[in-house]
Amino acid sequence: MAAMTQLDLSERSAGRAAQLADAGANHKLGRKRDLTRDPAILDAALEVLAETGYDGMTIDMVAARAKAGKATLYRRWPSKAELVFDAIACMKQGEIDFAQLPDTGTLRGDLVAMIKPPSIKDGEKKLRIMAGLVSMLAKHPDLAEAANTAIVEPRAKVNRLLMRRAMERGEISPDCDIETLALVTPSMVSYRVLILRKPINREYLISLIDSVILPACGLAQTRT
Amino acid sequence: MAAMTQLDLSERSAGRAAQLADAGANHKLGRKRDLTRDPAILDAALEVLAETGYDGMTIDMVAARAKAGKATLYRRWPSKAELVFDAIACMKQGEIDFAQLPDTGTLRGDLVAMIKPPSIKDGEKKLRIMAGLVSMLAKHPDLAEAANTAIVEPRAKVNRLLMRRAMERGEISPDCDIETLALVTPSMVSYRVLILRKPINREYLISLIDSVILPACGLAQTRT
DNA sequence: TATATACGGTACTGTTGAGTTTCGGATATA
DNA sequence: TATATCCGAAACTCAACAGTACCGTATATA
Repeated sequence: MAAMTQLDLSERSAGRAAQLADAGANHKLGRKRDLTRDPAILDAALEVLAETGYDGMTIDMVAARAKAGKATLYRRWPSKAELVFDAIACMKQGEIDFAQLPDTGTLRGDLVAMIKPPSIKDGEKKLRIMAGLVSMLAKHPDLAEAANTAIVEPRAKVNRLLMRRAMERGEISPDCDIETLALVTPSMVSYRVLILRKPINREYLISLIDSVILPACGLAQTRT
Repeated sequence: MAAMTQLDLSERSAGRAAQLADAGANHKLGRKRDLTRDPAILDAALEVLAETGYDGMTIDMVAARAKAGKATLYRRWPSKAELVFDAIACMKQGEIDFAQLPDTGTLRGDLVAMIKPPSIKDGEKKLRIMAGLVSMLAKHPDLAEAANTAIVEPRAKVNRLLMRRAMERGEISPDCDIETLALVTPSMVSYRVLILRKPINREYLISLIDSVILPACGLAQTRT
């Protein structure tokens, strides 16, 4: 096979994510596969990915981080590319619980209530992971889609929901372009972290809400 | 020397950008260095960078693209890392001429007048270059600063200037957060190109102006 | 025209890292 | 307890690529 410096998922196998469903079916003799190693390895892959990026990441680094043998990784994934793909696809950390979103009665209250230190920290880690993948997204739509689903879409979804609710109760005009406005914060936060290399903190997020989002929704700035 | 998969600019030399000033001083015998090769090589480096990213880019690719020998590149730059750094630092393509910015009398008119197909195309190429560098910016502040100066800051500067002018003539409120608002378009365009992998066109840019920027400045949406 | 030197091209070296193989030890099943 | 097999570790192969060395040619200067 030719050079594979970059990811090649053109003929991907089922993927670990899909295989998580079928548990047993292996009734021979001897020892079963240790299923507890999978998440440890995938977590290690995400950590290394965040620290070094895809190209800087080596299989040995991931194996060492997970205290696993390199052969163990290759017994489970056919290549580095597939390992990374599954690591992204299986990323469930920091998932937002849509059942208990804030409901303060005002859009500003809801948006501000979404700002929590653990959420910020989780977001920054996800963006560092994304930074290591950006250069590959162009050539691998599969990966781009998985990264979107796991990293960026959840945040946008929350904003869309909170804004739609504000629109339904008449707080903001029905002319507001929710689709676009829901991406303002994710976009500007990504830009700030990935390109400007500046930190994300509560002050910055609040300034985005008060200087951009709310005014764009036709709400006057009501700072405390 | 140890591994250098990634850029190491800890003890960079003067850099080609700084050397552009002194022309002659070489009065020996024989042939002088062919100065016309430099821009060709740097342009080739930018092209390859945009297509493959830093790690995917090889010196042979750049040499072939510039129709130059590999040795010629190493006669001018001590390493791949320095070549890339200078390619970014010397990037002057698509520089905005601040002397003749649009002045239509309204902020919307000025912002819309900035939308031109060549400008869009140039912006997308610059962002593709940026995509290939993102994973390195974290570890190399020098490069991050050069990339900012060459790629993102010029756009933000124009927006700041147009908005400041609108503020001075009383079109928008003095409370507007120009620093933040000037980054809305660059951020959202970057996000759309780098992460969402969607194209930039006139419609999208106008929707950003009408749905986000102008409302956030307190101006009612006045679509045609 | 004569000469020194920069050029493009190619062959080389050394290192890095993906993926494979091997092996002794651990462990769940029988 | 016996055994099949999965584990971690380490040694291995092989290809790619950064960087170097060298060669015949082109060309600007003297």
